[in-house]
Amino acid sequence: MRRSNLALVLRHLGARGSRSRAGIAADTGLNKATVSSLVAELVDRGLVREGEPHRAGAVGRPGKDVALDGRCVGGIGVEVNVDYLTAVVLDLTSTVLFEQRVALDVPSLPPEDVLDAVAGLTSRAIRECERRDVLPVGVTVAIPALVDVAAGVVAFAPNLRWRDVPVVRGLADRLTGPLAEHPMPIRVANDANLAALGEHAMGGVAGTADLVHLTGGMGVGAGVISGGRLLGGAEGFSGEVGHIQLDPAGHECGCGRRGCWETLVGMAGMLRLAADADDPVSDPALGLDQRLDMIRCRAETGDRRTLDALERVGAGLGVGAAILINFVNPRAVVLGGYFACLGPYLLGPMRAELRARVIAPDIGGCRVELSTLGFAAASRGGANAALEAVFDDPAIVPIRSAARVSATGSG
Amino acid sequence: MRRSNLALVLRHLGARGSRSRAGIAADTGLNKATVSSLVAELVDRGLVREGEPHRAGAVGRPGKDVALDGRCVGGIGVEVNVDYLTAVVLDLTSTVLFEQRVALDVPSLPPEDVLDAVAGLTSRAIRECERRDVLPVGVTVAIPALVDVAAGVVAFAPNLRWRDVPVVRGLADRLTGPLAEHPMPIRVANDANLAALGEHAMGGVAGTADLVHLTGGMGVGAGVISGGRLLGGAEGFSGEVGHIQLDPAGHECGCGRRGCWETLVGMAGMLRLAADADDPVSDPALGLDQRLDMIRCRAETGDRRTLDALERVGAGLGVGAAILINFVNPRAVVLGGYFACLGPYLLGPMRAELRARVIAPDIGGCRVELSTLGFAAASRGGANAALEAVFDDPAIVPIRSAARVSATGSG
DNA sequence: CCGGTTAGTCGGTCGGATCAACGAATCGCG
DNA sequence: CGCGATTCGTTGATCCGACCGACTAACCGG
Repeated sequence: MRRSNLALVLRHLGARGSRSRAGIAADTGLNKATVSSLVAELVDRGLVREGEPHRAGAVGRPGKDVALDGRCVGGIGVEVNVDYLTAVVLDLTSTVLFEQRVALDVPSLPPEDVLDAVAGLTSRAIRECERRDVLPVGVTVAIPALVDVAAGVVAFAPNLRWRDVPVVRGLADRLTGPLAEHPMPIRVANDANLAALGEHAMGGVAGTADLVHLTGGMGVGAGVISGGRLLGGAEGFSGEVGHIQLDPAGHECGCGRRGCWETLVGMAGMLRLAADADDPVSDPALGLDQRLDMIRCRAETGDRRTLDALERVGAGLGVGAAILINFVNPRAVVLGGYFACLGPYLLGPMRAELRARVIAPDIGGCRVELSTLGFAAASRGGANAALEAVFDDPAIVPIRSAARVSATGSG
Repeated sequence: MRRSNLALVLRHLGARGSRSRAGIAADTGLNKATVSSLVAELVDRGLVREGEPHRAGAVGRPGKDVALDGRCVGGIGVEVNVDYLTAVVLDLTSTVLFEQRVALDVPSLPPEDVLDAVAGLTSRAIRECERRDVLPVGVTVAIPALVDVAAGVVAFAPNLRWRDVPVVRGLADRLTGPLAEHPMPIRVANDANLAALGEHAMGGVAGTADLVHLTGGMGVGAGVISGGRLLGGAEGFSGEVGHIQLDPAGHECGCGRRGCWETLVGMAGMLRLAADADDPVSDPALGLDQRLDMIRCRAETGDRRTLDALERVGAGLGVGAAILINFVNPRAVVLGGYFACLGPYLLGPMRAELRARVIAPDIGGCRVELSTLGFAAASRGGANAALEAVFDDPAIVPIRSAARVSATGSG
């Protein structure tokens, strides 16, 4: 019970921002004395800090604000993608403490080599935590794949050419040293799911309890937050929306069928619409980032062909998103990945299509927004997922007695 | 804390069936003494009963099983549909205490008249509760409509020709008498959503935490249970899957577009495939039940035309359901409404289509099953939703001291 | 009849939430 | 400047309720 009350107070501070003890008591319904005791314990654990003596304005004794103190714990998020790895460390306030990106041609390497690289990056993140005297509380790996979350196994990742790769076990085996010093859970999840979690935790729609996040890459991935919780599915295989067949007479798809959503709005489909085969944009030797930049440039200069292509992609987004919105009625749809880069050109036609196709009046009260995290959403989501452990049970963070300045904390 | 522990024990008994106090303690991690005290309180509240002295078989003193005792509380579920109203009272063990169906041509009546009839049926259900000395704990109305659950308003119900009907308020106004005696919450929700809840609570897939329920009627409705909770959406507008456009070149739909899912698998679409306009089955003067019976008869006698039609409907079910399964990765898809009647003829082609279209290996571990509740699922789900209040907080049921036999209970 | 084993209850203990009252800090006002 | 009013946070007393150990109850097999 103590635990759940500690969690209640910590969550409240995280969600609603800092406030006085009396304010917390009023909001949560707990007793003032109880809140005082809980806050004291959270301070001892380094999770919470006493802030400014509230600027006086009203009558009465001004309270001292209590605020989340990130500096004691860190969540680690790692993203494995087709051509890079990213690791990020976030503190409790979702501030970035460390971020590193490594180029890596994942599909051309055996999974073991990739796991070596992931382990290297992760231990660098852990060392950075140690250097800052921050307790690492968990690692979450985001992968564009069907992930069996419970087993910690990547079942199938066509873009990486992986099948049945035991990521959690592989990583744990490679990190025995750091893990012995800082025991913490390792998890794997689908990147689109984690991106949704990232937007929910710290994006432009932070705090929205019901949202759908669409990640635009070579394919399209979806993540759903419903009632404030990630919809993971029975096996963790949720969010596979790329092969929704919008038009049986459409363009051929890698899956063998025609007219899948991603043939219309995936990066390849967008490029096909925007440029002929002999156009420099279609040169596969260039990186995707560069080709994307070229497209944006052309759009900005008003190139007709490009604008038409983006309009069709936007409309395609609307057609597919309408299906999802009708199904789960989110409060917001967030466009991430490459959609975010080209957002201004996609939003108009997408919204028009939604207005026409969503059954509920006024698109069911659903907003369409661009991701503020962009390609970083998945790793942020992973780090936040790791931090959830602290919000669930603040008592996992040890008490550092009274000493505030402890350079080489032994706890 | 006491409350949450009471709820914990009651939920456990509901989900896992009756067992001894020691068994409950072992399962929940609570102390034996604590469980004894909690069970005693639940017995006082009439929610739980001491059963048979466990048939001895092993060594040691045999424990006395504790079981859910339904007989003290009742949840009321009311369904409003195109041509009938249904009310049902379920006790805590999901046993039917009362069930009544009234024919009513809803679209031809003003909503006020329909609400009068609903109120009449509901108060009959409440009187039945009184007669049995059962405490009614809530009313949930299931309606085939876009329902703003929070506001208790039907936003839009094309089949009923309703728009912005304040059902909760209307019903509360008409039930002031009974409600004064038994204060209880009234709620409205979408019928497909509640049907999913019904299957989850007491259907063939009872206890499955992640499932999708498809209701086949004139349209198609979906309900999603994810992580054991109903996915209601931000405004309660979830489950509108009937107008997923499977083929832009398909048959015309009432919504103005072509090739919507319900043109393929809705009852009208099925009948169109199975019979020409001059066929007796196509006679709109007959009730839907009768026409459905005729179709089933023909299928049973091996009529080629009918079997071909049902095969196409089954395949269409698979095409649409694949989209939903890829999106939310349920453990089971339950076919309800008219799909359940014709299930044997639909399942084969549906499963074949799913195997081809679901991305996750082995259909993501998703089973396809026929509803065991059929058309009753929505009202059962509503009654169960009302009973949730008791499982959430058993303390809402008053203590009836020691007296067991109280004909006219004043509590 | 007696040890062995498991079920349920009883009295004591203790963690921790609540309550009431008090000291602390600020404002408005005379 | 002093005083009441007001709100904040803490302190000591109280009490609820979960936990623990020990006991009795009820069955088994020999």
